[in-house]
Amino acid sequence: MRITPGIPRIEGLVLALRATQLFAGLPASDLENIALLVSVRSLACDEYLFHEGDRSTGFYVVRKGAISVHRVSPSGKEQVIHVFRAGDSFAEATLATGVGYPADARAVEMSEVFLIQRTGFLELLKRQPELALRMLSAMSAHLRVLVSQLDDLTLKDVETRLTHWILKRCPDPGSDAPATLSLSMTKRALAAEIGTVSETLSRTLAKLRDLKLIEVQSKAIRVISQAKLKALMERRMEGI
Amino acid sequence: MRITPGIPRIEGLVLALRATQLFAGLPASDLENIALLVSVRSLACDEYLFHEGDRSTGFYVVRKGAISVHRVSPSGKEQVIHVFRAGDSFAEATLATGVGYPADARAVEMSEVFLIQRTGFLELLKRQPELALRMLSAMSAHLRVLVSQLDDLTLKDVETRLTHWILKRCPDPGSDAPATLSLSMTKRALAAEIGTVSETLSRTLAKLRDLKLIEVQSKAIRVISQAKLKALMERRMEGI
DNA sequence: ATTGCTTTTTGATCTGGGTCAAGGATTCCA
DNA sequence: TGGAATCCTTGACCCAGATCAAAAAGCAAT
Repeated sequence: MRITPGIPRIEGLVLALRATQLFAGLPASDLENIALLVSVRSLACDEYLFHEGDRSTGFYVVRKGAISVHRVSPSGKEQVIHVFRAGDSFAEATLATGVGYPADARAVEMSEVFLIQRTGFLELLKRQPELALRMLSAMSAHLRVLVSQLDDLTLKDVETRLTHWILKRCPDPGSDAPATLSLSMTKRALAAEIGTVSETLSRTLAKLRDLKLIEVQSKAIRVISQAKLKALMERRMEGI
Repeated sequence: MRITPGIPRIEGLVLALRATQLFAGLPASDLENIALLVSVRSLACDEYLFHEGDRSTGFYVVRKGAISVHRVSPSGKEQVIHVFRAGDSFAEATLATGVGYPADARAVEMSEVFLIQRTGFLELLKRQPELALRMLSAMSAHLRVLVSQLDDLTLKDVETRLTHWILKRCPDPGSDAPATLSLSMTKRALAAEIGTVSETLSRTLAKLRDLKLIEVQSKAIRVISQAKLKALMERRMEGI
């Protein structure tokens, strides 16, 4: 069986696209059309994908690795908006307006992303209302993430924010079974995500450890009692 | 002037839709088209809107009241994911897939919700491919607002936030003419709006007064030099 | 004016958490 | 296996801003 030179590339892309949230379940023909618009980009760890204000040429899908989308204050402090991982898409918001990106994006691991060209995709959207629905639903999910990020940041202090972060990631919330979660990121990155620095994170983890609420060893956090942790958080949140 | 029976209903719906983040910013004609797809549902307190696994027929917009979206853990406890209130929309994610709802939803107050039918919405998108773009662009505007809120929360101190607040309200920005603005609110309320307390606000206003940048007498703030105020703000944001 | 409120200002003090600095502990190569 | 680099932890210190307390200024209604 003979295979034309172009096909393997498209076939590979279609497979990869099928593995993303946004495009999973689309008919092969749609995926092929999308694959034609894709350009692939590899990033070393710490390499920037784009900076705030850069003109957008499309939106991205993470093939592998992790991309941190964040804002930088004039004084150089970074506030993480979200870390996108394999299968996630981001920067869809720039599809409609075509103005600059509102944030920076940088690989925090060795990564590979697909760029889906804006103009071609807009044409496709007009012909494929199903696809438009998906874009709308993906964007509303992102809005939700941002809103919850804002909520988290207004939570009083670091201890509360960290506790909240941990509880959000416990499997089977509601039960009081001990749970272990392993950090896929560095602690400095986690600190940035909850809006603090690594030193304070370290102290706060130590405080929770001393209270016998969690155990920490390197990248594993073991929650001893979800209920007690939750109780602590609620107690701290009332004093407003 | 004669009014057809159907019109008032549509008009009311359009008003209500415009008050939601998802649809805010859409032209009236789009809103009217969407209003035609809407079915209204009233819920008593504690009444369920849907259960986990129910086939999704569309997504919801809260008109009034509050809907708790939650999951029930194997151990029987309720884990609240989010409580949606007037103006919020939820379950948009099911637009993409059309499979079952991933959680339970129950009114926790007397509530009224709009259901936007998935199939009808899809038909509308087919007839109006541009609608999807307009929605995407409205959402992207919303996203930018949220991002700027995030900045305000994390990246600035009270003096900068207050200066920013004042400058935003100066008529004729760009000119350096003295401007007077009168507070329609109490100073305690203003303090809350910029995320601080009245004591700190008072001190900060005094500081700006001592710098001869503003004059304050009871509820009137007179900006002596917009340019100098702006310069101060920019200096503070770069400094550090 | 007098009393009784609320708002605003000012002063004194406290505190969370950021910054700096110095050891450990890991991980990553050659 | 031994650096070399990075990450993590801990202590000392400092600062913006919250909190507490009390005086001063409005403002309403008798």
